[in-house]
Amino acid sequence: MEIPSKYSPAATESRWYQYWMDQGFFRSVPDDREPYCIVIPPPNVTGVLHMGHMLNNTLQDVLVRRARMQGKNTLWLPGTDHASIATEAKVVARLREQGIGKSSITREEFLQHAWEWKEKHGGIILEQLKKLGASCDWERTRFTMDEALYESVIRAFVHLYDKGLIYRGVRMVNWDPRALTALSDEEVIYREIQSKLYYIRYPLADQSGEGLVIATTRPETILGDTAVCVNPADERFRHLVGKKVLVPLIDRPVPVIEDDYVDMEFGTGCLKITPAHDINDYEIGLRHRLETIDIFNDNGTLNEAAILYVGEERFAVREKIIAELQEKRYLVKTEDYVNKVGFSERTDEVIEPKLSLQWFLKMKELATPALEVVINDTIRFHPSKFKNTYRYWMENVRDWCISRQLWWGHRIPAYYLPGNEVVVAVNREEAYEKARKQYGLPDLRPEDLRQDEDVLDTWFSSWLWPISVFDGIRCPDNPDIRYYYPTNDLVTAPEILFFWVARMIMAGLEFAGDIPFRNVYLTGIVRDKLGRKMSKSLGNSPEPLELIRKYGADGVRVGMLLTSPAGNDLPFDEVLCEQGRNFSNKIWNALRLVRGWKEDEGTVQPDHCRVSVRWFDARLNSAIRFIDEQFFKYRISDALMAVYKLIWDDFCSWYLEMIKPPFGSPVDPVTLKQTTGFFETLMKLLHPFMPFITEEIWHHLGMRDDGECIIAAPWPGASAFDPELIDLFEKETRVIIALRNLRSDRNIPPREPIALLVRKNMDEIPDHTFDSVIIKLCNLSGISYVDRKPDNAAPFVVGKTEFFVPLEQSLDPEAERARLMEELKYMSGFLNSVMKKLGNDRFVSNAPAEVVEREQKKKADAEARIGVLEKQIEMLGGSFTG
RNA sequence: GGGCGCUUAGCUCAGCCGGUUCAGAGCACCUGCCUUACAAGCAGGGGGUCACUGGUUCGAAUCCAGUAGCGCCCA
Repeated sequence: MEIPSKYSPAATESRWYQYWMDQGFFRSVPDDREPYCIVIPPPNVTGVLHMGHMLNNTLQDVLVRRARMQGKNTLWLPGTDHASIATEAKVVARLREQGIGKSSITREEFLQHAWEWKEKHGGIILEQLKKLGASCDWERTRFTMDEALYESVIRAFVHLYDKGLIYRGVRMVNWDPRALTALSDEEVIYREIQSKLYYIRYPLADQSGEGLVIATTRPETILGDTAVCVNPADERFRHLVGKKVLVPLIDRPVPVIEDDYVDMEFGTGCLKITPAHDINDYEIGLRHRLETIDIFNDNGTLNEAAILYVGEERFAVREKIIAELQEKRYLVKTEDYVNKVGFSERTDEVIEPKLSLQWFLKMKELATPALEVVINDTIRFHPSKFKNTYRYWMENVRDWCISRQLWWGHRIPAYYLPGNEVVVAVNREEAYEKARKQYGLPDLRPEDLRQDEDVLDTWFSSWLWPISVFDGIRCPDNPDIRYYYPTNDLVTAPEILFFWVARMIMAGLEFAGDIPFRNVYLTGIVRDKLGRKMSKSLGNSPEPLELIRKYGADGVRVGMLLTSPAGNDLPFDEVLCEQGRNFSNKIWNALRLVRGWKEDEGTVQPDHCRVSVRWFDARLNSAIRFIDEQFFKYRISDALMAVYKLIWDDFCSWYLEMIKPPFGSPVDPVTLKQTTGFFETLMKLLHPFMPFITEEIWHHLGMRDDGECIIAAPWPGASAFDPELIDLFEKETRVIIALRNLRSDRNIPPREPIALLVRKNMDEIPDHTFDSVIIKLCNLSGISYVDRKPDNAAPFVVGKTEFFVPLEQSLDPEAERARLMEELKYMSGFLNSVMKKLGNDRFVSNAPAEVVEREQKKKADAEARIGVLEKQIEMLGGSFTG
């Protein structure tokens, strides 16, 4: 069969993916085997594949594929979350295009549109993951609003409410005036903004003409001011405390109060207090029992309470009010100022701190056990440095605002009675029963109950994900949850350590009575060359599917993994994928070589092949042991690098060259069989990283039964090996490299055979193990052992052994001498440093015996080598003093 | 402002419960090669005062303290 010289991934990849699917390799149902399970961090149902997903899902696939090969019953469970804000925004925009306003349709109608959208466009990302090779059990795909998962969320809410952990209260929340919803703290992104600090004069109410000057970045909020505050230690304003000042333009008299919060150095030392629109002001307001005046409508326009500019938008008002303040001489001065402003993660709108009635979950009680299991390593973080961050957050956890003013999501199961009393129950019927009993209202009708309009934060469903995907909330004893839970590994980004990982741990302990996973692998963030996070909005991200088309999924996977140790950001560069693609091609060509050999049943295995096989077998087993260790430590990129070097360097550059028959000559059956076996093992080791090409090559390497695939082949186990053989060959490579250099220096063509003479040393028994290999690789006419230096031969030294290569042409003694002098100089320096240590009494008496011994060995070796070098220099007719 | 972490070759990173010829890997770079598996390649090679200062020690990239710069989280 003719195999093309360039590997082309496109056709191969889609063919194998389909085959794996058809054969049901990704499918998992509980059985007697040990389970291995990962639940996917559910991407946004509106999402499309980005580089972060590529990294994250490649890692998961690597773990899953290895576990599958280890014979575990492996389940990688895929799915998406409903992303209430993002999806609702998308659906609203779509309706607007059709001329439909959200307010003009009912909740039910809206939800129908949303579901239609979801069915049609949602979950594109899951299809894209297939291109990457993700070996998910697609039959188990879940969505956070599937019936079972929806009901689980509702039950979780009722459970926590009944336990007293959920309450409703007025709090300062992050309000998104465009999405018209509250956001959690985690959904607010703070950015530094070049803004202005306005100095505004507030006159005293007593008409004295005196006053004070405050500094603010938000002059429009003065309309909601209910105090001016100074630091109690501030002498400058002592005489004003207790008096009243007038808020400019509206002449509202407000008190001058004192509070430690005020920074005397900042601005003028006087702070205006707007309790309804700033979290710190709100707290000061509580301490001083100030009036709270909310001047904003939900959409960011001013309401009647503002008195002025009613109905106008907040930023337009800012411009106008500045002009008016200036005109009326309240504005003292304006300064440039950089401050941090919160933006909505979803809509990018400036967040308005706003007082609002919301549902909250008390976190302290849930956080305590969730912290404990991480601190005591029941759940391990990789890398462990994230334990610190996690601890800090869990020890300072704040209550979680779980309500969102949206329609798309899990509707809060709270029902209000006509008198505004509230009951919480899984459905209207139960709420009705509860209400009747609790409030003794025999005449109450079910339709008198009014369900809360709001839905729950998306994370309030995601935190149940590892349980709810198995329906473990509703049916805690079902076979799936019993078999797969706790899951094994979770792969996610540190950005969501708190609002997802931490909460899953809480939910796991609370609802399933056990941790949700044993290991958390935290990836880095994929950045561009300038260090910016890759994002659609910045336009600095390559199109993932385009990359796959260019380099193959295997190439891209390797590119993503090579330089991304756990927890480290990955500065993405396409050359990484190129490296992956090149690696594919390298393997492909190794296949072409091996498959191109003619087998001759009649040949016996030559000595150099027998030795080479022995050596590679040892090398392979040593590498397998190392690779397993890397996996154990979740050092995935190190594991990949080890396989990469094993294949490229040890197998291709050394082993294949060692056993390769001369062009046109056949290979003996034993060597071919052993080599094919090695190749298969290497492909198995590589399969988790490069699933497609390894499957392809596996099938080229031998006849396979129907359905026999590398994806299900057993993971290679390390057998015993002789480390001394590896060390010995390591030494021989130095001889080989010296010979290659010698040829290169003297322009001796590779085809021209040369002889190698080894000078016997008294204390050394020559080892002939690799002689035949060296003869083969260096095209030697032979290796012979001599007692003294031959004439006209180029010398070199490896270790303590002298080598000579007889030459036709005469050699340049000066050049040889210079080279040897260089080595001698280095060795003398080395010996010197060893002698210094050994000459130090305190070292000899304090250091452990074995360390001293090691130094003594170094000394002996160095002295021997120096002796050899000096001898050679002497023979060249020089002195080694110069 | 508070907390956590980082700084090792041009780039990305290992090494860090002191002691292997301890200064490593991949990529990039340089030199020579189209040697019939592979130029998406082969062979060879150069490159770092381990951020800085001080301390502990017989011995420090590794432990301690301080300084500078960077990053993340929280306020």
